[in-house]
Amino acid sequence: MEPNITIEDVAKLAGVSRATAGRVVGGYGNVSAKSREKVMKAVQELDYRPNLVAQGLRGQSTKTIAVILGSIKNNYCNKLIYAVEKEAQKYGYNVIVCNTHEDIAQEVGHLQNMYGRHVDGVILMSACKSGDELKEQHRDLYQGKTPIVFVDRRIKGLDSRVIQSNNAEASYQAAKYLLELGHRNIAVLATDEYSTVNERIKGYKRALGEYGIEFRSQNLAFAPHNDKEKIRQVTATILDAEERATALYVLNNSLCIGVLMELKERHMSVPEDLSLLVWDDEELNELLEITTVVQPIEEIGKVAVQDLMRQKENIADPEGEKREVLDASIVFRQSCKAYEKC
Amino acid sequence: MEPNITIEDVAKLAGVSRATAGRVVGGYGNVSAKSREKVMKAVQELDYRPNLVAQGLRGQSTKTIAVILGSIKNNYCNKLIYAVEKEAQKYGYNVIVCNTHEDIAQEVGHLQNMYGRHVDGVILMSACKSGDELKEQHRDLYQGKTPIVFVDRRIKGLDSRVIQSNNAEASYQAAKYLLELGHRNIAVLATDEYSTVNERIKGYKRALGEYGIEFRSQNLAFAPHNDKEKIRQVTATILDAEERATALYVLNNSLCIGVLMELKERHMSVPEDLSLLVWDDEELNELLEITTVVQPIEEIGKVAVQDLMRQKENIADPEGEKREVLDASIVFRQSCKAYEKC
DNA sequence: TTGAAAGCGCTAACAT
DNA sequence: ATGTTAGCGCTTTCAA
Repeated sequence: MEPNITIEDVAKLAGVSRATAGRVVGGYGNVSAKSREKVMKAVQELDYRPNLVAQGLRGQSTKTIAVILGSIKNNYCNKLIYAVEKEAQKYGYNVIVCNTHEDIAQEVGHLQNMYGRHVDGVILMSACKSGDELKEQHRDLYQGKTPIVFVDRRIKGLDSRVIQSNNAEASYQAAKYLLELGHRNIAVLATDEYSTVNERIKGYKRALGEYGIEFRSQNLAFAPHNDKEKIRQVTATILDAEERATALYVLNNSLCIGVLMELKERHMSVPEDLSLLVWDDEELNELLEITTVVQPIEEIGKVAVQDLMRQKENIADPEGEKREVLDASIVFRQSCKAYEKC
Repeated sequence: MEPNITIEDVAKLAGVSRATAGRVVGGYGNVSAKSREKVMKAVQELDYRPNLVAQGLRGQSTKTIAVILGSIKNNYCNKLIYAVEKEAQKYGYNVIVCNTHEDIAQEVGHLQNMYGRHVDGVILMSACKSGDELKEQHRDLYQGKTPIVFVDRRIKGLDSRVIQSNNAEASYQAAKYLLELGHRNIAVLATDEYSTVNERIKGYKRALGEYGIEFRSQNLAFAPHNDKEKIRQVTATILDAEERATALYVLNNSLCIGVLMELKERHMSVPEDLSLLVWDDEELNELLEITTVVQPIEEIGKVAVQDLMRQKENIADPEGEKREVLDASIVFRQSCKAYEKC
């Protein structure tokens, strides 16, 4: 196993000191044209590449960003990783991905580990449910000296920067659309209570209120995102309700497939037997022409990275608050039908 | 900005030397019970966490694995990342994800960068097309001292360890299934030519051969995986052929949605108007009851990590070759119908 | 402009 | 059992 080529080797071959070689390679300080040339040649010849670990130890930056999220397999997370990697690349950063499996203990472990790695920033889609209070002993993990950006989910008791869609407003618009179509009995299906889901529910309630309709708790059901059987059961309960809803508003795409399977088994058609409106786009939605609230996920990932860069450079960001909330939009397709009262 | 807590601080507080503190924290060497206790207490008190960058520089390992692949957003890659992260976690490793966008130049750049980071291993789903010859100047990137495992795609001119499905055999089985159903005119749709696709085509041809059917080149079409319009066009060409195929065999799931959209526009039903068989499972396939060749992706990711660990530890692996190829299986659903000759 | 040398935080060889 | 010290490869003062 041949040893690694270091700046020392380059210096030797070029006939200069380590410092001078380093200056050329690193592109800092002053070097004479002659030295520069000799060093460049040596670099070429040896195919020298700086050791980023040593740079990381010595310097201020490891050129690394951590993305910590609930489930890599989830479509939303997936697109987020894609966007983050792409944007980080532009700044010469690499991305470490950590999966919490929606478990806070694991999230805490990852955070500690990432700080041990001295990552330059953390992008966190926290597993904290909206009820969870931040434990005091963990506060510095969520609010320390390492730049951190929260994506999507807000943590109670922490007023950090959160990049997310305008959940409440977009949800209000979506619900209003259903109401305008004449629906008065709109069931809502959501995953466990995260802050985003709560905001979407708020938007839904506001729309109801505007139409003078009282919110009925039996019209709000929760299901875990990774349990298809349970999703179907919950869907079944909704469909079997005394006064069956005429529209189903699904707040998380991961629930969609379970809903569709239950509908299929019952030979129910969309939108003939039930209007359907879903959050987050997937290819499936396009194929089945499901009206969808589309979040600007890739934009969220991009902005998150940019935000970290800004925090790192300590650049003031007066526009920051404006960029915190990005607009989701509704793609109207064929899954919602006007409902005529009898 | 308070300075980081180092082993020095721990040593001081515990009233021992750095070395002793290190021994306790690192869990190596001999320490007296009394010292151990003092150090442990200091660690607790200071909430000390070792600097992994320094460990990486000093030691043999950065506890990092790189996954380099064509497209994070792709469902297959996505599951692979999931599996790799999960398995790496077990060994205390973290995962850096790099996206090549199926571009060799970027792949090369990522490899160089990852070696600069001194990752302990690389899992590579190469962007090399099956025609591409490995450039000699890049050989050491693909076959250097850092453990590397190829997933799925083989690189011409390189006899490294490749973890993949039994593409040829599973494809043979799939084609045979269609032939047994009576289909004699089976169109194949695939993405650009990667080694996996080639092997699947081989399996298809072998099945044809067994049934005494000659392969017709117009029954083999290629489409790029990320261009829905193009996929639809190519599908259209297949459907508009003089003697229209009675079955369509799609070798990559990413093409599936385009095919389905084209079928939908034509009001063609599966399997009534066309039998459909697809590689790689997605939720969509289950919902639409599409018969599918399912690859053990998560197993592939897991085995890839284990292989890296073995390479790193230099553990002989007599069973290795057996584990190189993992069995894909066919999930029979409702998308293939017996074809009766007139 | 250049070189010598310190030091980032850790581990491990060596000495006590 | 414990402490001293060198050194991983780099950047960055400080002198020359």
